[in-house]
Amino acid sequence: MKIRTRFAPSPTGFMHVGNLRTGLFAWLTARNAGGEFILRLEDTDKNREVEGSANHILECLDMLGLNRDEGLDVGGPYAPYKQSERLHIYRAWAQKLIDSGRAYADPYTAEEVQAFREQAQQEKKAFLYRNHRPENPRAWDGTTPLRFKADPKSYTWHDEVMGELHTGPEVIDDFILIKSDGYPTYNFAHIVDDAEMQITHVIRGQEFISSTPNYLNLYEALGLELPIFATMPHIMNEQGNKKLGKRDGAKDVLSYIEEGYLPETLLSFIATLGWNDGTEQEVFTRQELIDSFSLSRVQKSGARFDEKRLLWMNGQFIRALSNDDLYKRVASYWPASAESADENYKHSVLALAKDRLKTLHDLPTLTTYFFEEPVLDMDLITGNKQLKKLATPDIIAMLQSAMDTFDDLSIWTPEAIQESLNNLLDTTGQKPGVLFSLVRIATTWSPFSPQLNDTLALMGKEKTLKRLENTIQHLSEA
RNA sequence: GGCCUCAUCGUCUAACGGUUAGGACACCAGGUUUUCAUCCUGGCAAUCGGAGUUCGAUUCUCCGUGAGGUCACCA
Repeated sequence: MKIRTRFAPSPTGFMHVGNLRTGLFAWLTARNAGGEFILRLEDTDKNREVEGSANHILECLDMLGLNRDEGLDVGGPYAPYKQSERLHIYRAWAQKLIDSGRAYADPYTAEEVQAFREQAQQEKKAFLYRNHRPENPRAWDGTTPLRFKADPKSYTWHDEVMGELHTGPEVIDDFILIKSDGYPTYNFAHIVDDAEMQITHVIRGQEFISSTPNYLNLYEALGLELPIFATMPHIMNEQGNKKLGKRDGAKDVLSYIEEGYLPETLLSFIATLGWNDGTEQEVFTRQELIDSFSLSRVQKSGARFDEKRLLWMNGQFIRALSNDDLYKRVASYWPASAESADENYKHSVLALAKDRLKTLHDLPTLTTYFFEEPVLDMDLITGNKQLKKLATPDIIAMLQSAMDTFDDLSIWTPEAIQESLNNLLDTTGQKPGVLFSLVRIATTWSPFSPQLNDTLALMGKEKTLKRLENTIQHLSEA
């Protein structure tokens, strides 16, 4: 049988890495097995719905290349893939339960149910609605909630990740199938849809473990075959004391892209948060993930989201890109002053900056002095442990001899510059740490830069001399 | 509070019941004749506690402890 997995988010705001990972693992499960991946929108809570979230979800999936075989945007044989357009289907399945005596109209007001709940809380017991199940409920007219008439019993079931799971009858309750607004609850709708859409693997977060026995009870009442369950561990916040959620700092997945993380970094990082292939491989391409993924190697325990590791991994992916590819990706990250710069020049600048980039967002701080005149910052000299001991006249003399040497150069290549820099060491008797640092600062005014000869070569002779002169002038006036 | 789940370096993790408990991030030190970074080398660092089973337990069992989840007309 062909494996069919689904990702079924609700349009209630942005996607964070926790949501996305569940989708990623479902996608990988399907792709690894040559199966099908379906996207279904669970929009049954009109109060929590946030305008634009469905498009945001699609954008995130597209960004990471999680393509759909069927679903919201691509259609398919089980359309519609949006729950709010499937109300008649849930109605029909609900009718089966009513007919078989397994669903009934909830006779209580919300306040009355709340009172029961508080009573249970006072008695320090878990709330069970079925303790208040009405003897002779009236016929359901659609204006009150429709409840499942549960058949409490013990369950043992298998989970691809967690192994054998057990619960007693005390966790089974009469949950709501259809709300008084006519929309089904998740608890009901997802089971109907998974069955109708022939989903073979139900992959979702750990928060659903405790409601699974209720679902098992409903599958039985509906006479449905069980899918394979796979429970994903939570991604925890940086402190490790809570599942990652929007409330405590979980960020929009797209904001990582805006900050200059590559989609392939996100893919690899999120996949290896709670999964590994058993080898010592740390970084995976999309295809490698597809080839090696397996639910059986998903971790049982939650994992913290470690931004340091994400940053490191992004550097790995950036360095693995070709220069041309990287050039295309940084298009919107250049400093403003680079806008009118020559394409070839920008290519060269990028090639020098490549090893230093951790995120694409770092590009301006690494390259601005290639495009505009830097602001002199004497703290760079006075705060430099090699240079702070030098007297100003000595600094000026050194810069002057650098200027003279460079001025004599007829060819301006990294090799020629290096040679003249080496000569300069001899004639001035300075150590490289002093001389090179000084020249580097006087020409870039940046706390760090690529190798000096490469930097000067790219910057050009004219600009190099001009900046040295500016510095000398500034120091003379001070 | 009831129920469920989980537990290896600070973090992500590896280890047919037999390993000097391995790798990676982070951190520290050294190297790549300037800085920052890259790259390379080295270092620091862990089986939650207690019983039991076994010749032998990170691994199996039980009891603690800690952590997370859940107990919605949310998903």
